[in-house]
Formats: sequence, C-alpha cells, structure tokens
Amino acid sequence: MSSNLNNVKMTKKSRPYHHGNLRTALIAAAEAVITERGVDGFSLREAARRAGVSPAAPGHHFGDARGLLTAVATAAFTELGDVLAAAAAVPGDRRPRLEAQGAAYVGFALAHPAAFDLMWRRAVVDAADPDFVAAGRRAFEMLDAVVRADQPPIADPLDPALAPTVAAWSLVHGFAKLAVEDVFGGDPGTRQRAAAALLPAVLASLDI
Amino acid sequence: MSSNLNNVKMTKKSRPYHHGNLRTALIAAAEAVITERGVDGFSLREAARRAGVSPAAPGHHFGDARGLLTAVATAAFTELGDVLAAAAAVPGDRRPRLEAQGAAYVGFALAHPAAFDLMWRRAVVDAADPDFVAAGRRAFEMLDAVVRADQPPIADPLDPALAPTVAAWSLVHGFAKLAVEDVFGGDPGTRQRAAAALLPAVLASLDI
DNA sequence: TGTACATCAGTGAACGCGCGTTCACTGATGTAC
DNA sequence: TGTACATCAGTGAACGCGCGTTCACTGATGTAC
Repeated sequence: MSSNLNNVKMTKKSRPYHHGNLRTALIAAAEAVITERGVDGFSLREAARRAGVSPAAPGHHFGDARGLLTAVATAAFTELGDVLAAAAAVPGDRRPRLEAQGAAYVGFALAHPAAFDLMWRRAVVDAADPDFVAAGRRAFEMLDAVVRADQPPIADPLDPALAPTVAAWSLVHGFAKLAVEDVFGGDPGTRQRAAAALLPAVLASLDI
Repeated sequence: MSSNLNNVKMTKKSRPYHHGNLRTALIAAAEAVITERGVDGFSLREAARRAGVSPAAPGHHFGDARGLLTAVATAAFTELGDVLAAAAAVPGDRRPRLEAQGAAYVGFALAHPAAFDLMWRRAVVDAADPDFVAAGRRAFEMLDAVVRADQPPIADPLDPALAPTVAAWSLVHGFAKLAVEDVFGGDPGTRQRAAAALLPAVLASLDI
C-alpha cells in the first residue's frame, strides 16, 4: 500500500528531465491532434501539451512545426507503402493483386483520414524533405511493381509507359479522396461500408 | 489637364460610402488571395483590404469568413459545371464527349488550382449551404448525363448503378488532384503540358 | 574508479503578430404619405 | 414634390486569443583522461 503510494508519488514527481522518447511521443501526439481537429486545427503547442512537454521542446527534434508535420506525413507514407506491399503479396496473379492494392489504398485512407489528408498538403509539409520523398516514392513503386508486373522502374512519372500505373493510382486516389471528403455522404461508418461495397465495381472498369 | 487632375481627385475622394458591388468584389478579392497565398493563407481581413473596405464590412454580406469562402467555392462549382456542360456538347457520340469532359475537368483544376483545392476543403467551407450543394450536384449531374447516356438520374451516389459515373469521376478527380498537388513534379507550366499529354492514355484505360 | 567538462535535451517566461469578430456609430438610400 | 423615417451598408477602434518562435537558463548524460 504505502509502496503503492510511494510509486504514485514516484511517477508523479519522477518525471525525468529528459523524456527519452520525445521524438516518437511528439509524432504520436501530432497524429492525435490532427485526428481530432483536422490538419487545419493542428498546433505545435497543442502537440507539445499532449506530450507533456514545454512548447519549445519540439524545436529540438523537428526544427519547427512544419518539420513535425513532415515527420507525421512520412510515417503515413511508410505505412501506406507497407499495406500496399502486403496487398502485392496476395495469392493469385496480377489482377487480384491489383484489386487488393486498390482496396488497401482506400482502406488506408478511410482508416486514417487526417493522415491521408496531410500527406498531400504541400502547403503544410516540407515536400522536399528526403525521408518524405523516399517514403512517397516507395509507396508509388509498390503500386507500379504490381501494375507493370515488375518491369524495370521508370523515373519520370509522366513517361507515357507509366500511363497504366498513373491510371490505377488516379482511380484509387480519386475514389479515396471523394470518400474521405465525405462527398458520398453519410456518417463515417456507413460511408466506409458503402465505399467498400462500391469499390470492386469501380476497379472493374479499369482496363489495364 | 486640370480636368484630369480633377478626375483623379474625384476618384480618390469620391469613393462612395456605399460600394455598390461589394459582394461581387469580395468574392473576386478572396479568389485573388487564395490564388496568391493558397487556401491556408486566406484571411478575411486581407480580402477586405483588397476590396478597399473595412474589416467588418464582409460580415454584412457573408456572415463570417466561412460564408465568403463558401461563396467562392460555390462560384467555382458553377464554373466547373459550365465547362462540363460545354464538353458534353462536343460533336460526336458518347465516348468523345466523355473524353472532352475529362480534359475539361483536369483543365479546370490546373487553371484554378486554389479554387479547385477550396472546393473540397470541408473544414473551411460550409458544405451544407444550399447554393453550394446545388452547384456541386449540378456539376456531378453534367458528368453523369454523359457517362450514363441520359438515363434517369439516381439520387444516392453509392447506388451500384452509378458505378460507371463514380469510376469516371474518381479517375479524373484523382488525376487532377495529383497534378495540382505537384506530385508529378516540374514547374507549373511544364506540369500542365505534361499532364495534358498523359491524360488521353489514362482516360483510354477506362472501360465504361 | 573518479573527476572535469562538453554536449544534449529540456524549461518556462516573454515577444510580437495577425486574426475574426464585436461594438457603437454614421452616411446613404428608398419608401410612405 | 417634399418630408420623415426606417432600413441598409458601411466605418474604424477595440477586444481577446492562441499561435510559433526566441531567449537565457538548467538539469542530465556521456566521454576523455
């Protein structure tokens, strides 16, 4: 008992001067802020508050607010790359993999609407950040490897040979954006189910 | 000469107490602000400044900042509806019309990137505003009339019978978003030309 | 093993900023009679 | 045609706000010897 009380006191007063994991904790806090308040509702101070740290602390890890949001967006691209990679490994040949990736892309957007929004907000994120660029490129390459059946990669995204990949990407991206932006209406739960139900028919119209 | 000077003085001092066209002028000023600074850089005060009016004046016409931005977005949807209607009247039958609409959709986005961004920013616009809803619905119906060859309209956007329209919309919307967000890289001029060059191949992969 | 010291990761108070909106007001317009 | 008055469209000063960032600082860590 008294040791319990001691523990409580310990944890209360023993908050160490050094956080130990602040970088990770701030990214998680920032994700929570944009999830609750949207990307427009984000503030560095609020993220610091949630991480239990002074408003100047994030500066040591991320430079400024843009740096923190860029790290969040990079993490999101990394996770998107992961789910696309998992979908690419689905049993069957090219077409079922393609459809699994489409479902994964839209599923990611619906599961993490705020992060999905942030990923494309060039005004708010440092789109030249090398980690950000690398994570984005990797996600694209996951898609491209399935669409173009492991032909050698092409650097210029506007190369005509990439048209099938761009078409697939545009289709799932547009569908995801419209679903996330609530254009199809309904509350989030039903929207998600309705989008999932409609997606196969939409993907079926893609002739690549 | 002296009458010229008089005129200058007149125009300087004769700014009438009542603007006469403030509503229209504020919408134009707001468009200019988001075009220069992006949607995130918008401020009501700046729009008022550009319209040459006190910061409280917009309130009389639009209620608040959201009201003004909603009016801008509504005007943009109306113009998008117009260009889609014009594309629907192109000579030939269904397929060339569909492709003309795709080009019109992407062309609109590239010509008015800030407005195109704003149209989908639910956090910033009053998506329940009746005029906004009506303008958006009309644009959708323009597309749907071509895709579904003038079959009777369907109210629920997630009705399976609408899958072809949703697919076409998703494809051009996704392509436009990616192009506007600069994902394809390059400076605005070359991007626009490159996107225009790639679009036909992308549209060709749509089997509806 | 101990000590000195550089470096790192944090504090918290303070700054200046531009913003949206409110407020009491005033000048112009248009309508009733 | 003239007058009174309600209504409308604007002014501009003031408010309070939360923000990002800076600043001088301090406590903890780790490394050299």
